Amino acid sequence: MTHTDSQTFPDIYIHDTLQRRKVKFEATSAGRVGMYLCGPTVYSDAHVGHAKKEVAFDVIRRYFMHLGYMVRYVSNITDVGHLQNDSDDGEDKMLARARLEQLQPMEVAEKYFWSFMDDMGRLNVLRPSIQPRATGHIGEQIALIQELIARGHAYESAGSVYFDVRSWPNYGALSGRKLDDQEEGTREEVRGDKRDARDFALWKNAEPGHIMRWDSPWGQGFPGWHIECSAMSLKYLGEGFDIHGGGLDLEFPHHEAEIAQAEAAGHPFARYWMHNNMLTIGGEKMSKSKGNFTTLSDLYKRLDPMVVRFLLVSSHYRSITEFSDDAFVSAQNGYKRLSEALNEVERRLKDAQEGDDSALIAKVETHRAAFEKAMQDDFNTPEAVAALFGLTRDVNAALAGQVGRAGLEAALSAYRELGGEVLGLFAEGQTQGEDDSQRLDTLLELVLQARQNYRRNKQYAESDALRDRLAAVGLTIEDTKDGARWKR
RNA sequence: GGCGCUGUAGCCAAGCGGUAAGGCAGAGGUCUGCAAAACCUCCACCACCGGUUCAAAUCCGGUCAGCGCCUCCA
Repeated sequence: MTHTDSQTFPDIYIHDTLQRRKVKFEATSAGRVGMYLCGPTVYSDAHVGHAKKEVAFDVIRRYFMHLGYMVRYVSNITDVGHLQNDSDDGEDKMLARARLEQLQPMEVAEKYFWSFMDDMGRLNVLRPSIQPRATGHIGEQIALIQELIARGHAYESAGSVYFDVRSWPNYGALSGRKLDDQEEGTREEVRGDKRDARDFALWKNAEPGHIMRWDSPWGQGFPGWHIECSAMSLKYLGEGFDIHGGGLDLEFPHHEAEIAQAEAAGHPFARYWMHNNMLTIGGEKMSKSKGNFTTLSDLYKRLDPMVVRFLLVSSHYRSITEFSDDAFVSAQNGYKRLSEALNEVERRLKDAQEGDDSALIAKVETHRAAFEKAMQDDFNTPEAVAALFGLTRDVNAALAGQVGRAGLEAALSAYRELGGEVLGLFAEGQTQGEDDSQRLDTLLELVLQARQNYRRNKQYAESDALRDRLAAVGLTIEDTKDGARWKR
C-alpha cells in the first residue's frame, strides 16, 4: 500500500528509552521516518548478537515502509578503531587486528565491512539508505568538536579534546544515571589532562606510530569513540530526527555521549530512542569479549539464514533471546511449517479454479488484522508470528479440500506482505538455476510415475525403497489423495 | 557500591489488572498399503512469601535465583 502526505497512518506505539514507556510515534515530517542505527566496528566477523540488532531494526524499518512511510535509514560503519580502554596506552582495535593479520588498517576495515554486508544480506537485512563511514567524516566531526569548544562544553588538553561532563547537567538522562553515583576512578587513574574522570574524549592526540591519524586544529590525532554518530546522524537526518536505535549495551556511555555532544552544541537530537536487548547463550550475553559467540558465517554452514532470522523475530526485540541448539531445532521446524504452507499455496495457484472462498478470505483478514495490531504495539513480532501460524492453520485446513483462486491469492498476499515484506522471512531467489530445477522436476516426475506403478501392483517393497533412496539425498515424497508429490 | 532487567509447561516465547497466545517436542485420533504431511483433541496451580482489589502471572512490599550496564561490546 502507498500513502500520500495527506493520508493517515495507523497509530504506532514504540517504547522510548528516554521516557521509559510506550509512546505514540509522531513523525517529524508527515509520511517520512528518519532512523539512525549504530552500526558495526569492522574489525572482526559478525556474530548472532549483531544479527539480533540488525534484524530487529530491519523489521521496524520494513514495517514503516509497509505502512507507506518513506524511510531514510542511516547506519554507520566504524572503520577507525575506538580504543580498547580509556587510558592512553590502550591499543586501537583496528590497529591490533591489522598487526595480527599483517594488513593495513584500511584493509582490515574493507575485509570485515564486506563480510558484514554478506552476512546481513543472507539474513535478508535491507541495505541502509546511507551507510556513512567514520573515516569519511573526519571534517564533520572536527567541526562539531569546535562548536562544543566554542560553547564551553569541551576543552583541549595536551593535543586531545574532552567533553566537559560537568557543564552539561542532562548527561545521564537517557540511562538514568546521576554523575555522583558513578564509580569514580576505580578502574582507571584520573588522567592528568582530564578535568574529571568521567569526561570523555572527542579527539585523541596520536602517539608516534599510530597509523590512523588526521590533521586537526589540535594537531594530528583521531576522533573519540562517540563523536562520529552525532556528526553523521545530524548530517544525514537533520536536527530532531525521528528514531535512534542500537543495542542496549550501547545505552551508556555511547548513546548518552551522542546526545550530549549534539545537544550541547545546540543541535536537537533524536526524538525517540529504541534499544534492542541482548542475545544470550546458556543465559549469558553473547559477546566478543566473553568469547562465547557463534559467527554468522559458521552458523550458516549448518543453518539456513532464514531460520536464524525466524528465530530472532520469534522473540521481542526488547527481550533477551536465548540462543541454543534446542531453540534453533525448534525454529527450524516451525519455519518449515510456515514456508511449506506458502509453497503449497503457490503450487495450487498454478491451476486453481474459481470458487466460493469467502470463508477462507475472512479468516485471512482476521489474521492479517491480528498481525498489524501486534506490530503497531511496539513491533511485537512474536505475536505477529503467532498470527502467521494462525493463518497457516486455516490455510492448511482449507487446502485439504477445494480452494478457489481468490482464496489462494488472499493467502498468498498475506504470506508475501506480512511474512515476506515485513518480517523478511521469505527471501526470493533461494533456488539455484532455473535449468537445473526444470530438469529435476522432469526427472522426479518419471521416478514418481515408476513408483506409482509399483504401488498399483502392490509392490510396496520396491516403492518404499525408491522413497527411502530419495529421502537419503534430501528429497521427501508424500502420497496425497491427488497423487504423490516431492519436496526438498 | 550505583543504575536497570528477568524468573510463565521438557525447550523457545507472548501476555503486564478480568481469569494463561503461538511454536517445537510429547500423547491420542482422522486420513493412508505403510509412512509423511495436514487436520482435530489433550498437555501450565505464571520462582516463593505477604499485601491491595469484586478480580493479580499482571499492581505494591519482601525473599530467593539469574542477568545486563557502570571498561570495548549489538
